[in-house]
Amino acid sequence: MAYRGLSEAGSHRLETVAGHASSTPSTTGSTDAWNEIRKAPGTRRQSYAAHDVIYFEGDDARHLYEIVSGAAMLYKLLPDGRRQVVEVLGPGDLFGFDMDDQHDCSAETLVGTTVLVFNRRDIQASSAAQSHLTRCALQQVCAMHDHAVLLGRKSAYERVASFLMRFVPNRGRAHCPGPKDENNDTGVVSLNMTRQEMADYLGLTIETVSRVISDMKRKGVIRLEKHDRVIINRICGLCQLTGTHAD
Amino acid sequence: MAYRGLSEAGSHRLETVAGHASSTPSTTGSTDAWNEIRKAPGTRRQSYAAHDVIYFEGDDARHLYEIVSGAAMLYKLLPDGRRQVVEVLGPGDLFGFDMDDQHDCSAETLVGTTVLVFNRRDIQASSAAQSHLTRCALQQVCAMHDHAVLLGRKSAYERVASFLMRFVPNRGRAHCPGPKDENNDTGVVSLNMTRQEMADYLGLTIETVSRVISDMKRKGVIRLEKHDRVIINRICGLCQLTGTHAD
DNA sequence: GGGCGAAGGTGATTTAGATCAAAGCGACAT
DNA sequence: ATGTCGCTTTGATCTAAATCACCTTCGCCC
Repeated sequence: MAYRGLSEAGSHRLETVAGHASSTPSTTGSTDAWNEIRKAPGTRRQSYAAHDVIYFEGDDARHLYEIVSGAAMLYKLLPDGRRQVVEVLGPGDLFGFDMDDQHDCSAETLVGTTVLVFNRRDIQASSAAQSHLTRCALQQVCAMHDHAVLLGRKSAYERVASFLMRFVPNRGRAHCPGPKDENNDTGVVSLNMTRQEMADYLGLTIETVSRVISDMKRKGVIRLEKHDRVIINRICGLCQLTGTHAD
Repeated sequence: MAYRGLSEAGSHRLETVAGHASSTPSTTGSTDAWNEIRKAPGTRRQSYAAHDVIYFEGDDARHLYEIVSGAAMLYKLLPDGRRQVVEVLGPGDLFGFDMDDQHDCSAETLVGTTVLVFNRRDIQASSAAQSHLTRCALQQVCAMHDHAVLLGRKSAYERVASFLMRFVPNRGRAHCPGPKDENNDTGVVSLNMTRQEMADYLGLTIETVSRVISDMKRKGVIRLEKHDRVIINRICGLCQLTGTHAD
């Protein structure tokens, strides 16, 4: 099912890390109350193929979604066709909980994806569920703050580096423990996104993304396997390129 | 107190609009339960001068703030000094409710400002207060989505136009009623921000902001009064420059 | 009221990234 | 195998906005 989702052990004995490690891992460790909601009679499970649209901006917002497996993105379009991907979501992430009765973004899968579909009324009924939702919303606000810094102030190189680091669990964020093994600070990341999707997320063009990736390859920062599997040769080295850390 | 806050009636019989009209007006119409929290024993009122820091990124997040009057901004700094203003807040807006126990942004007043300071525990105790907080968080997520589009995909001209429209109440957003009077579609906006603050919010430089404003003046889109009071000659005309609407 | 310092404006030049234009390359169907 | 289609890479050129440099304006205090 998750046909591009999981990384099997790499052939070079790399420490393999999950593609689309949720950037909001604590969400995944959900409460008992949330588990109740998962089992509510109105809740159903649904699967989508890669690049399916789940809903469009402006659609009535009756449901709320949780990713079980796979990955999705939220994006907005300008009338002349410019697109901005505003969020990239992985397992455990919630989406579709917009303020108004209309979705403020379109939602599309990146790969084959299974979601849980909740009724809004079920969520509103349970205050425990509400508080889970609040936690998710607050996390997304923080994530959006970081992304605003990326979009407003970072160079193309820093954007791509930050993007790659996003999928390396437990590294690059606050309280980063550093490499477990000083001599093998590698990792594998499955992007699950086309260059166009990456570009639209990072506020760049497809060509710039491609050039930066080629340059990182040339400089020995990363290696590539099948266009969307990136092998990071030295995670700490990549992290230094994100612009978020003092040199 | 609000020494740059309110606009008195303009000398030219313009329809005067509030500077820093909250972009999230429904928040202001708060519930009874929220009014209870406002009166809770732990809640206190505090005033700041213009450009005072309320807290720094990384500070312990013990409190939650609501703007009574004035305006504030949240921003993040990169180690080399680049700054991104991630939110601009007006009366009724809540801030300081970050996920973790540390603030993820710094908060600074733009003008003389009075805030209510809540204890986090008081909020957590009341589920009605929680739900007010959730509403605010969801609104901020939507606002951040729009801002991501601005930062990732809009031109300098579109950014400044969008920024100005942000402070025109009831116009430019969904269900815009159009001008009340076809022949007088003007408005006045008090920016309450320096060019540097605007630039850091819009992901531009001070010079670019200045040039765009001069150009809008030259083209007759706006007039200026005292650098931070902008008279919009035709609101609809300005709105067309934001890039969000089909021509 | 004049002088000082901060904020704002404007011109000249540079540059990072966009745009335009061709190749590669891979996956799938015939 | 062979052709085709969509995605990616790479090169050449252009341009919007950044950078650098300097001047103007405003507010304020002695």
